[in-house]
Amino acid sequence: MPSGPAMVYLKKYFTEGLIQVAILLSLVGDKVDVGTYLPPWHGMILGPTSALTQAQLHNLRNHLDGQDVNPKAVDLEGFFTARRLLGWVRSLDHLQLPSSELETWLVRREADAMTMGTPGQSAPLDGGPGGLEDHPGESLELGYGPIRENSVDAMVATPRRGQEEDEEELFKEDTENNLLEYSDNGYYERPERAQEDDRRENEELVGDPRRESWRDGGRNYDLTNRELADDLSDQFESLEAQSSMSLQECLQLWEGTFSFGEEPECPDSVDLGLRQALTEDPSLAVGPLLSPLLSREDPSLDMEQQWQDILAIMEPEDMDVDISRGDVPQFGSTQSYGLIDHVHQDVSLHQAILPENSYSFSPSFEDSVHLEAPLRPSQLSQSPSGPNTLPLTLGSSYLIENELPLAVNGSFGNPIPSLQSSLFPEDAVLPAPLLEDVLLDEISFLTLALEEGFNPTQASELEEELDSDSGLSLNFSHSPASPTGSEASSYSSSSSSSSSSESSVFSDEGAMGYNSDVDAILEPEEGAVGGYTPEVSKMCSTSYQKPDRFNTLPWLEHVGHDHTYHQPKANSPTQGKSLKPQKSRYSKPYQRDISDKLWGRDERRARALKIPFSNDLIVNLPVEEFNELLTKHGLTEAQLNLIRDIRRRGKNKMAAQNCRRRKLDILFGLEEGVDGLRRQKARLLKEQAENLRSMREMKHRISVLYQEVFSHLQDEQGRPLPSTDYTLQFGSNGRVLLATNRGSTSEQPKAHKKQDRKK
DNA sequence: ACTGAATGTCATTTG
DNA sequence: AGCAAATGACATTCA
Repeated sequence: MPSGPAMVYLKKYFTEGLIQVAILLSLVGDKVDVGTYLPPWHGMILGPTSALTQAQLHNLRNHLDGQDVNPKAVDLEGFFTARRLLGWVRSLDHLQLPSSELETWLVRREADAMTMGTPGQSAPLDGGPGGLEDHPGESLELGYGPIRENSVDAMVATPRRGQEEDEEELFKEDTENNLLEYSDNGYYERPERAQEDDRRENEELVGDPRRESWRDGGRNYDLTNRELADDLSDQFESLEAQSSMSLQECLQLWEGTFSFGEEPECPDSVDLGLRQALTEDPSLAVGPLLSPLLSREDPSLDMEQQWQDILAIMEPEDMDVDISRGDVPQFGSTQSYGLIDHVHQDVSLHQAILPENSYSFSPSFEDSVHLEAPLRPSQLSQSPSGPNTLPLTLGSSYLIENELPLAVNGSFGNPIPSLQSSLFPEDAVLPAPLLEDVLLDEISFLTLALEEGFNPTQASELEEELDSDSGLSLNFSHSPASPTGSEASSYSSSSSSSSSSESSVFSDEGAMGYNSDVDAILEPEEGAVGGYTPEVSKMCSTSYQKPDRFNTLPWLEHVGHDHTYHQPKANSPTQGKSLKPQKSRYSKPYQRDISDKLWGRDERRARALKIPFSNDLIVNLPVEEFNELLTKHGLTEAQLNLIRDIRRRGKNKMAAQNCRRRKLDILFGLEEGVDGLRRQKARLLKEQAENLRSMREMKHRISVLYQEVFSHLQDEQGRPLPSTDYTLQFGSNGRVLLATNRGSTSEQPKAHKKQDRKK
């Protein structure tokens, strides 16, 4: 199989190498402002260069194995090659790419790819014939159009007609050539039939997202990432919505702790300068703590964000691994955790909008820390939050109730019951539509980990563990673009001949099977062929003219097995369809008893009834020709019945194979979905862990601040006030009031004793 | 002899 | 209505 994956890699190697050289050469000049070069780059990267190399490779391949290159595969490769190259270019961080422009460009390419994909979204990536033939002119407008067009030209036109005069004529004829190629290589019905098949497949794809996600590796991951991002952004939108509440709640709680009256509005400035202190005091301020969340202005974050986006688009297959492991180029000091960063920055975006002195406790913080530990199954059903929500059990309850008081009490020896109880009510429930009950165990584990000092690295390990322990992951997570994936996808993809290695395999089989059939037919004295007639020969000349017809027959891959119709399936692909058994079948008919049991029943019956056609012919002939065949040969009723049965069974056999393969596809797709969901879950858990840690830190700082404030308070005699007896409350006009806390349970402040201005 | 996977076949449904 | 494909269910084969 010289045209298999090895050739693909070789081709990629050449393509990328040449293009990289071209890029570097273009960069050697004084211009580093790539932005102005972007459109030319576009053309250069995706267009002629690619086409040139593809053409060379085409010739090379022709030299090597004489196989015709499948232009669709080229298209696919070119597409991904362009993406890789773009990523490579972007990785040259000294090049100040105008990211907005590049983003726009990429987005447009994506959008174009999507629109181009219709009716079959997979068309661009599948490189189906529709993409080659249907709208050749439009490809100029597409992001990857040049690949398509030029590579096709190069692949098809260059070897055949090197110099054509008129360009339009050229393309027209190229298109025809393209069609002719199909015809030459394959079945004469191919153009319409293939298109119909592709159309049908595209319809399938549109209708069946699983298939799309399964077949279309890159797009699938895009989809997955997009969905993940959507999910996450949805979640965080809801969090935002609640976060606002939480913000208010938090402030109210805070104020309720410090003030007598109800002060719905947040004081902008506090006499004591607490809020200022919160943000300015480096030792006390929550500001630095919040800064990762609040600072959206950090350009590095933007850069990183763009990187995430681009990588999500360009290197989907690597994303899961690389980004989450921090292999992504880091432009900022902020550590990246893949998609989490998107979310993270979404959150920061949101929080950056909030007033600076609004200490927003996201509901996931707020609520999670309220939760009482171990959640029993009965609680699930009792959950008031409905089927979509789930009360989460998080270790933060422990964290809050134990650790924070520990900090407060231990460090300062002054418990702050009101603060504690106000900040951490215990009846809240975290709506978690995304996290299912199956997460509970892992959440508990995470809780444990948090209490033990969880860190992102461990979270990554958790993620990996979650990924690896799935037992479902198999190789499939990498499969859509991998050779192993073609095994399962061959049902669908091979009908559009997108797998070069497979097509070569099957072409061999097809040629072999065909030859054997022809041998059978052309050797009248052999086998059970009693009535070789010119009609049959003619029939063969139309439908079976070319051995390569099997290349493009959608059902060939199954028929490929069918060429062993009379053979045991145990034969390996290399030897199983070799010439010998087939030859022996016909050239040594009297060894039939030896190999008789190896033949199919229908084969034997056909021989018994002296059916003058091969079973392959019977099965694979088009309807019209089949009917013609039946009528023109004066067959007996028994023969006719048997032939019809053979045809029916043969068709059904292939249909069954298709059906089973399709089932496998679906299964694999589901596995992949499960895998993706697991990753998503792990990421969410990781993010939750980080959030909890931030929350814990903030609360710690708040308590420290509270104690700091108290330490500056004195009574009339200048004695320090015990924090157990007094409570700080915010009054109107930014005043901070000190309330006695007699009876300790009563929150109702009795008198404001003193007003203190601090700092 | 038993078992499970792969494959073939039939009946029926679906498009 | 007729046909081919798809599919569920069962049978067969084989390691």
